[in-house]
Amino acid sequence: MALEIKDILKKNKLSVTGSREKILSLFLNHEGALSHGDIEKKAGEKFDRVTVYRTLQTFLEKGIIHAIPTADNSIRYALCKDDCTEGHHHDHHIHFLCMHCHNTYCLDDIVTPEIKLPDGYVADQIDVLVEGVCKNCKASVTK
Amino acid sequence: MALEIKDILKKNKLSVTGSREKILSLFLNHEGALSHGDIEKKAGEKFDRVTVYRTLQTFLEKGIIHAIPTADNSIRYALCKDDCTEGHHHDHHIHFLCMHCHNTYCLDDIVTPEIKLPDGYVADQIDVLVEGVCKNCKASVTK
DNA sequence: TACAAAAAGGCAACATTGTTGCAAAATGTG
DNA sequence: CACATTTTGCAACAATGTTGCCTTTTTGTA
Repeated sequence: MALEIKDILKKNKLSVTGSREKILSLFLNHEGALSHGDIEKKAGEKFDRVTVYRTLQTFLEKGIIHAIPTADNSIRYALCKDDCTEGHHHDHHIHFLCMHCHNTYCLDDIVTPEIKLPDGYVADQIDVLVEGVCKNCKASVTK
Repeated sequence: MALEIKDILKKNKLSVTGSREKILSLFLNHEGALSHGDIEKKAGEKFDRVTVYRTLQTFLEKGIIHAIPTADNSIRYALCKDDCTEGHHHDHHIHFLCMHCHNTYCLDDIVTPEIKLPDGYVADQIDVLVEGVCKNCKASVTK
């Protein structure tokens, strides 16, 4: 695992540092997306707030993670699939926000649908956000 | 126009005040969505920041406006259609963010598509965000 | 391995954004 | 018009993001 993390960093021409390894491992070990706040909390007291901001920014630019829009002023981030490279995302899955556990999941198997736009509009990127109850919570609620 | 604004407020059982009239008129006179910051700027020095927050909150609760998620930490708001009432939105249009003019438009004619979720997931609300170039900007750019 | 250059981290100070409590002012109603 | 209720503005605060600068770490190279 530790090897895998270093490989990801190296593949993206990033120097291997403690904070990058730590933050990347948080993403690898957590199903679902993380907000900046989540990361600060999970990382403990180890890193400066500024370092977290800068690391996330770097990961975003390199295409290691992607940002997921939300309606509550707290952007969340999740790992990209392997075929994302710098400045070239292939982010066509949809995002699912569970109202119960408040996790955000990337549903990689669900592809964003085609959208017919009015004349004159040109689409570049499509984001689909679904809000509801996730698999895990559904199971425990109906129990 | 002034009458219309008061009517909207009264229909929602809100007292008619200067700030509510002003903020509502901003929405009525602006094609596209507004962020909190936009409103503060457009309103000039007239209102306290807190009043803007509280007014937006109230409008949201009453179903006069709806929130549009974004990936840049600045929620935008836009007027709801007439058939939205308190706690009961009919918000099935898609949202278009223009990368050129940075406006957000509600494309009321485009209905959110059906999404087939994996087993166990239950959808409650679907938000579609399309990023690209809008009609107006396309025209001026290709010129 | 040692070293210099480059990159990243930490700190402090600051800017922006959002929240809360309370007193003053405006609103709706009889 | 007077009164109860609602809304506003203010002040203080909390949380979140940003910037510059200096120190530490990392990297590539000899």
